[in-house]
Amino acid sequence: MSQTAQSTGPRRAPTMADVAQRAGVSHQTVSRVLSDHPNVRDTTRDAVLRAIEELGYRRNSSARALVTRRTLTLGVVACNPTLFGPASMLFGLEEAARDEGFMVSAVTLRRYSAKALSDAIDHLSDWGVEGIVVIVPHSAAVAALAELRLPFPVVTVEGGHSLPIPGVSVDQDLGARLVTGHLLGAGHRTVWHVAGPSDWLEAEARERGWRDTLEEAGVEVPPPLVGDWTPLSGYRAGQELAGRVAASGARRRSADVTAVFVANDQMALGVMRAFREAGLSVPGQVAIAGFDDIPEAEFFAPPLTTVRQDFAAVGQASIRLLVSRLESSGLPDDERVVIEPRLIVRSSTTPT
Amino acid sequence: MSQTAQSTGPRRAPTMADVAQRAGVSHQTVSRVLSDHPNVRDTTRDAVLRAIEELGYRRNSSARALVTRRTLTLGVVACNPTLFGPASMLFGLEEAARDEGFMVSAVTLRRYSAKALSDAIDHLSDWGVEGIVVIVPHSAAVAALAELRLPFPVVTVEGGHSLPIPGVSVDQDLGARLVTGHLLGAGHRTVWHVAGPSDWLEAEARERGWRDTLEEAGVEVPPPLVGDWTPLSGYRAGQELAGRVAASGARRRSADVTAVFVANDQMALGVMRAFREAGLSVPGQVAIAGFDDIPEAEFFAPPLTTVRQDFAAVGQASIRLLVSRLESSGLPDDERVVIEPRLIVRSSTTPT
DNA sequence: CCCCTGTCTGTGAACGCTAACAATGGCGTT
DNA sequence: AACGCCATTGTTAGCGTTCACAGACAGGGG
Repeated sequence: MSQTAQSTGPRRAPTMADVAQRAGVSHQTVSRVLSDHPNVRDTTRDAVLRAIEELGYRRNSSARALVTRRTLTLGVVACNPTLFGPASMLFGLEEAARDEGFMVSAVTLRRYSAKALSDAIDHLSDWGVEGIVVIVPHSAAVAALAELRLPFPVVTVEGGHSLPIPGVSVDQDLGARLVTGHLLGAGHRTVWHVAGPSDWLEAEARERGWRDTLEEAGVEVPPPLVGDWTPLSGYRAGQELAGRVAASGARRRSADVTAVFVANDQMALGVMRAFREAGLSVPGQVAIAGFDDIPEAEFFAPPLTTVRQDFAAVGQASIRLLVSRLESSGLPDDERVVIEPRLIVRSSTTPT
Repeated sequence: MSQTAQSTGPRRAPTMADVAQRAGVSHQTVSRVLSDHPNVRDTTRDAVLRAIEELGYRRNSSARALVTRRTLTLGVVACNPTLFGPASMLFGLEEAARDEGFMVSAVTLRRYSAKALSDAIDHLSDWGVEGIVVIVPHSAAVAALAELRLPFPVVTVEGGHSLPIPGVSVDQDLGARLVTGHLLGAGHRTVWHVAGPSDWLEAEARERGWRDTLEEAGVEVPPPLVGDWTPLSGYRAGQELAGRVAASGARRRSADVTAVFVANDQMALGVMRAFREAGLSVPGQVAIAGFDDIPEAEFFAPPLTTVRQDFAAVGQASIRLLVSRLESSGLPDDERVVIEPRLIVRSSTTPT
């Protein structure tokens, strides 16, 4: 008469066998009920469900994963998850994954390095993810990824199109063209650019779109300044640009700084502060546009013209791409989803 | 001579038995090597490690979890993960968890509701998390949580101290006192307040700190306006406040709007825009302070006085709290970690 | 020389589940 | 009345690991 399974103490979580015993069926029938197998008599099903309810039974995911060889878990490697963009993607992605019946585990990188990336991926595969989404938009990262030859599908986000890895991206080039075109259309002789870090693919694409637009319009291409996405770096670039405005003085020249396309909204904010401190009015003397459309952009002083990216759609698309590869292997390695951005015109580029 | 295990085709991932065979030992010895058991001869260990290397063997986490009853996975439920605060916590938390050898799976809630919360928790426990961190700072959420009686430890972040659930929080009350005191100290007769949504614990605590400070100083307590954390709601509140400034006209009264404490930086941005549009100068006519110290705050026009919260520390503390509860059950249910915020004074409250 | 101790290794049995197959019984068909 | 089919249920055998225990072998003290 020692402690038996009957004892009140909730020794451990109930198992399928416990449910089976209580419902007076075999554990296999319980399994069938749980997996919606058609051939179960209604009365039996009810009895099982009642037993499940009464015992508060939950299927053990490890045991299930062991036998089915499916963990139903996806991994995500992300880089600057406190930024609005990556955070939004992560959010959209998680939601999409949940809808598809997957769990997502994220690993964040403080800074990109080949080792940090491979460590992150190791960590994820130790936990048995079925596939991963990599949101690390460094050119080097995607190259490192291609080397790795992982035993599960990988999808990149903003990973560029140069390598045979399926991926989702926003058409950064198009976004940059929209902004630059908008500024040229407003009568500016040329458009200056504050770029992101040169090893970021997005920075590169935005710069390319800007440059191409200028060249196609046959106007002078001023040397781009380079920032690191932070408001501070934008501020520094802004100070330098402000100096040039002053230097050009009254004499108007084709390369005067009258319009600046900044590669993201945070840096644009810094640029605007520098201009303000230099006594330059925006958009009166200089028009400014950003990229991303962070929620704050509309309330900047002045409200910022920018490019809106549908981050949630990016997240969803990446999950779809990944899940399709899970369901049928042998899909093409170069499948791409490109999402179009939208120009949002606000008063930072439209003098009243 | 049909396809045997010897065939070159990588049928499936190598198992411990494969490694054992290759190294000429038993699977148990492989297990011992992998778990750093001391009693393994060096030569044996080397042979095993070599075999592991050659086969590219990785331990199957499901099988391991099944027998050890440890999934080494923690769950997180977060609410507005695109906001800077929650995103930073998630980040710090994930990093801390990884250091402790845990994986973290996050579920995000679009909007809080009791059902959404319990669905999220269901989803996580279906995957066998060992414990969860809940970052849903609604009073209702914490109450709902206390009802749930989950079979694993739960830790709240910004969950308030009214219920017996261990938690981590920033001392919001103190932060609000610091700001309000700072403004009173600068000579303002009183301080107006734009609060967050009333069902958010943080909003409540910030309002309380503000109100108590005013009452202790024996000054008039103006009716607080209420926003929803977004810049737009701050903008609306700002318009209303601007109306009051105008109404008070030249005649100075004790309840004049000369200083506003806004419950977060995003709303403060909106308030500043409204003031700008109303022709009010900040800080010349009205001083404004926010809360959170988002990266952009320093570059607002003007740079915003605010309260900095160490989100990363919050994330880390929550993981420590959770892990300690995993390692030894029966710890007190009312353990709290409180993190002190810091006042960051910038020019939005310091007329030059 | 034996026994005891300690180091190292192997064997068998779980862990909780699903897949494959076997068994049962009812029903319609020949 | 015998047969086959189908719906329903049970039985058995893994999945890949760790745990508990047993065995083998060496060294040291009586």
